[in-house]
Amino acid sequence: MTVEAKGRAGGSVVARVPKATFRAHIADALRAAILNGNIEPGAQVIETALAEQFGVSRGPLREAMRQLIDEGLLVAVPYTGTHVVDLSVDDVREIYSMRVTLEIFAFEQIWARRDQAFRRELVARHDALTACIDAQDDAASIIAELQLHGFVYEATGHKLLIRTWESIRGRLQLYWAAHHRAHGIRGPRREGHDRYVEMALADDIEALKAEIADHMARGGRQTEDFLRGRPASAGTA
Amino acid sequence: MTVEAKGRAGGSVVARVPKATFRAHIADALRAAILNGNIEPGAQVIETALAEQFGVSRGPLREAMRQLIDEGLLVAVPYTGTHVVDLSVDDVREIYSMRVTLEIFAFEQIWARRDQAFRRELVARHDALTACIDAQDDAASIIAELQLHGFVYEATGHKLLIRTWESIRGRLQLYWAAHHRAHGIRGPRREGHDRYVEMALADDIEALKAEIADHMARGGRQTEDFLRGRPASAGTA
DNA sequence: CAATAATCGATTGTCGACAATCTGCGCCGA
DNA sequence: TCGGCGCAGATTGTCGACAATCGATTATTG
Repeated sequence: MTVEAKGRAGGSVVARVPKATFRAHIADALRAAILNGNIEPGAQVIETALAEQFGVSRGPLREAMRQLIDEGLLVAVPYTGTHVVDLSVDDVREIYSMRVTLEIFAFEQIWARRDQAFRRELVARHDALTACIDAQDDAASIIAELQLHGFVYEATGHKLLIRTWESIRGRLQLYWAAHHRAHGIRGPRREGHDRYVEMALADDIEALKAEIADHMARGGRQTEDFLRGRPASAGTA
Repeated sequence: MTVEAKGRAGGSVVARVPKATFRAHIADALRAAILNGNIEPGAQVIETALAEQFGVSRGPLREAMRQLIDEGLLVAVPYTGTHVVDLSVDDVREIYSMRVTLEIFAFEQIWARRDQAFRRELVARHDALTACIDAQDDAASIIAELQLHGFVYEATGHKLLIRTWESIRGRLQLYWAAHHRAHGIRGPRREGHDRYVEMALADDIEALKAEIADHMARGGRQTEDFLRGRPASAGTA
């Protein structure tokens, strides 16, 4: 049993996880570390160091890193190094413009299904987000907002759309989290989401399109200011 | 340092000998083998066999396979096996519905740029496609059609959109190629693309939206008939 | 002193062997 | 005969060591 977990004094938050595959667990842990800011945007990620830290060999670790590269969270240069992605202003602008298109498409799909349970669930997610905002818990608010929007995509049942959202979500979360840490206060606001959900429940597709576009424009503007003038240092994938 | 991915020229005659990294070279070769039908949809892909066939160890081969899994061309089950994806009717339907949304978004981006060179290039790609169709070269027609639509995405300069298109293109090509081999005749038709390009040049966004939707609906209907009743055997990722 | 070549450390790429897991088949007992 | 059990083959998962490449630093030379 060479898979015996090594001593690992300290922490030991995770006892053992050999059940599924190391690749999956490491990918989750590494993704969390990046999104939590434990590894800063632009920082280099060294295979040997991480492998030792996780207590595994470089094989599974490399495959986990490949996955994060495909998710757009890491950028690798052969024989040279791998860095956490550092989003540029254009990258953020692209993410927001893409979200407008995808989210409107999502609502078209949802409405075509006439799924009534969707309304209840949407309200529930919105309530959860509102609670986090009122509690001024910015970190939880970011998660709640991602889950609110994520639910919209999930509700479509459109696997390809969900897959596409997931390929964007990580970068969006990375940006929000970095922005929050750098600016201190921020976190999602109430007003925008109140209108967003109101329109979503109103079946007025044109109004919702306008609201989504405005919702994104506000978020995009708010965030671009922070990034402007700070050139990306580690490629923008 | 802006990370430039390795240029992947569409042409294939330039036999870039494997001295970049095996991973990239193998990923290209394996992808080509799948799209050419040398490996059938649903067929199992065995690491050891492929590694020997390519003359490399399993390490680089596994990473190449991981990449194709992320592209949606392979489906893996831990400790059990990896198969070429076998698209279901729903999968194809999703691809086409997604293309409607993405391609309309692409034209909105292009028009916002007022790029005049775009028109000339679009016509050039359309002429190339028409030539392939008139020559009744179905295989070349499929490539030409992919390049026509691909150019639309490229012309947006929207990296995230291009990335998304590339994540779909492989599966679309896989389906088209498999469909063509199974049905013999088919290949793209002239009429649809003539109208498509005509509308694209007309600056009439509403007409183009309708045309794209109709274009996709025709393609989707044409292809669904073939797949209907044939259950996917290897997961639909 | 400047420009170029050689060298060294760091990091990733690759390999071959071993371990863990799944699947199908044969065996045994009720 | 039938159903559960275990064994063997096949396939993927993991490991540790070695080789190739890159970047920067230093030595060399005009």
